[in-house]
Amino acid sequence: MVRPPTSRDLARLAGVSQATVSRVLTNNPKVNPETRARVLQVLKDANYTPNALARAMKTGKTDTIGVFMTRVTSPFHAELLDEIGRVLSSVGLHMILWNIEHDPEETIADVLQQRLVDGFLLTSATYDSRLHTMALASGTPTVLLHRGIDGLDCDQVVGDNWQGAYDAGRYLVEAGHTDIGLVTLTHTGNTSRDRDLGFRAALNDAGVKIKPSNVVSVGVPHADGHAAALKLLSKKKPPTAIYTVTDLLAFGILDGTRALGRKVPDDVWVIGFDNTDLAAWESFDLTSVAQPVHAIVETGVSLLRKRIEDPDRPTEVVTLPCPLEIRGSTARTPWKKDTASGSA
Amino acid sequence: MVRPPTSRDLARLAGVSQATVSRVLTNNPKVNPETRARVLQVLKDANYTPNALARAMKTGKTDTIGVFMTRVTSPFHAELLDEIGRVLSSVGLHMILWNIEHDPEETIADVLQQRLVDGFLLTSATYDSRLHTMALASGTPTVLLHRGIDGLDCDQVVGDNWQGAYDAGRYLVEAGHTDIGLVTLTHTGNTSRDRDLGFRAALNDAGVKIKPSNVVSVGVPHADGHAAALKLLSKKKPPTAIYTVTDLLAFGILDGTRALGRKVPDDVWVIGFDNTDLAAWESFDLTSVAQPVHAIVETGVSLLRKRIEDPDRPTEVVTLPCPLEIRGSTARTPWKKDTASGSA
DNA sequence: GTATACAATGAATACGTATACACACTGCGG
DNA sequence: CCGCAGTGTGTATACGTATTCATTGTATAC
Repeated sequence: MVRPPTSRDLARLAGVSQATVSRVLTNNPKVNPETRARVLQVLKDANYTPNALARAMKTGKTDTIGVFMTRVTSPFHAELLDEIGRVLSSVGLHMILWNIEHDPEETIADVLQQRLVDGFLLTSATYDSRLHTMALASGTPTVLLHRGIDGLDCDQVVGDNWQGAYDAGRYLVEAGHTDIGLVTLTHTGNTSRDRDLGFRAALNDAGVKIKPSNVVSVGVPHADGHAAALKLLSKKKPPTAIYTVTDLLAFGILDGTRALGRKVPDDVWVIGFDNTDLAAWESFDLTSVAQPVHAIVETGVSLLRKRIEDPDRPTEVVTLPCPLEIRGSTARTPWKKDTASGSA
Repeated sequence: MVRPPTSRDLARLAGVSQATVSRVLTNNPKVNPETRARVLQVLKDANYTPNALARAMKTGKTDTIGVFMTRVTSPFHAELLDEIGRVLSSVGLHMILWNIEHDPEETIADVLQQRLVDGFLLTSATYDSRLHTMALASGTPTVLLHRGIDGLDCDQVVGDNWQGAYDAGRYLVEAGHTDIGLVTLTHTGNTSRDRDLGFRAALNDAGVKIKPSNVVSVGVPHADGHAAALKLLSKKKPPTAIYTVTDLLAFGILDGTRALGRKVPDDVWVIGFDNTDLAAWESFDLTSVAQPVHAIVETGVSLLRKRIEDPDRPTEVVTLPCPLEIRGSTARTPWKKDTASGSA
């Protein structure tokens, strides 16, 4: 089995031309039913599979989508990747995965031009990254998933981060909180920016001021959330609720809170963003703004396929709602304003 | 930029033949330095990238590795995947990722024969899966990573699960535990089996019997660990330590333990397996047997590349040590045998 | 009985690259 | 002055498939 059989080999076996074998493979209607049956039998007997490379070269279609991602180990990204795999597979597409943290920019530039994928899904577009610029310049159909870029003429599917953040803010205010902490990302990007601004807007609309000392800007990792919690809760008058822009940070905040011996939600409420699987674990039991991962991916892949089919269609930007998922890190009963710092 | 430029286009521009352009691209020494410089300049000006498909068809090499995986959202698998991406990228290889949970078997069978990858990395080989059989039958170089299969004539790189489990068992026994719980997987497979048997062997060697009622077989998810903890700790005489075969289950066990109001490690010690990033989070602070993920992947990719280069070389099975990482879910001081059930 | 439409198939070609082969040119020894 | 080794380059071909074009055979219409 050194060399796999080719369509020409099978044509000889079936007593037809290679062209006819190819016609059978592509379901070309112009082939005699008897001939088709005979060829199919031969194909089956030989356990033949067409050479994907040759086929791709001829048709210009590889049935493969390139996915660019960062931090696969982050719970939300892992869930996103899993969903992308599921959806692509369900429509018969393969996935080449690139981690733009690992790959040097020149490698990515090459990849973009090699035409070995039919389209790209970018899940980590940011303002400072030139990835989306390069992707679009390559002329390959591209869809931005989960992270969008305002005003970019490119298909995008994102959660409504602003609205989700706004709802989280209003929820806290309506529950009676007035002294609220905000742990945000130093990182620039649509997603975290909207998750910050939406939250501030809700507080502002309700006439609740957010103290500058209650705002902490940090990096991505769990440990940064932990540190932020220590900082906020060590204040003389610590906030009674902390909202942050990712679940990962929220987990760190919960850990930091426990390290200080404070109780959630008795001493402080905590809200995250993403509603990852881990948020439902008892360890965390985290109230979180949910990202509609399934819908985002489903819509994104659908847009990408449409664009592959018709590269000239107008671009679409789809925004999907992010509902607040309430769990035990925020109490069902309103916060008691009267008691000073909570543990009634 | 409808049609990307081909090597023939550039040959015309540079005033040479397409063959010479190709020779420049492949660093063929038989080309005049002046000519080479001129061609390179033209290539650069045109921002040319060779068509990967055509090249692959001609050379039979795609510089792409197929990775088969399950449950990407599981912390350990995510870390494994991340590492695979990092290592493959560092040696200039791409990765096509298939999730064998999503893809139907027939799809996988096709994929295996399409020759669109140079080799396979299987991270989820199990006895009952026919994946490895199909992969080997396809004649494509294949390496089993993380999960091995005894006696299979195939390159394999695995952690020494048996030894790691043995060390965990001995550690508990030496700390003074005699009433020990074991949460194992119903699932068949080398990995979990060795993690089970090694642990039992350590207890047996130390003359410690493990009660049948202290052994619980469960599925993979976090919730199963939670349920197992409830079952074990609701006994009249609950075990003073619980060992389980994955971190994910250990996290569930910790959650279940807390749900019952028990303290770790005061009331019960907990040990997991994999030493995922999450194990170091304060929420868990889990003692765990570490898998040498980096070394496993590094070695596995190295073996795969060797086999691609020389398909007839003898197969290698590499086993790497799994050291015990001690954290706060097990106390530094020995367990007090005298007190009945702990919280002294 | 011939012309014509149509169905079915084979022969030939193209996708873009790598490479075996042929060929020209140089410089050398006889 | 001729043969010959060696260097650089061009021509031609092959990878395996999809597809255009030409060809054959058959059925229908006149």
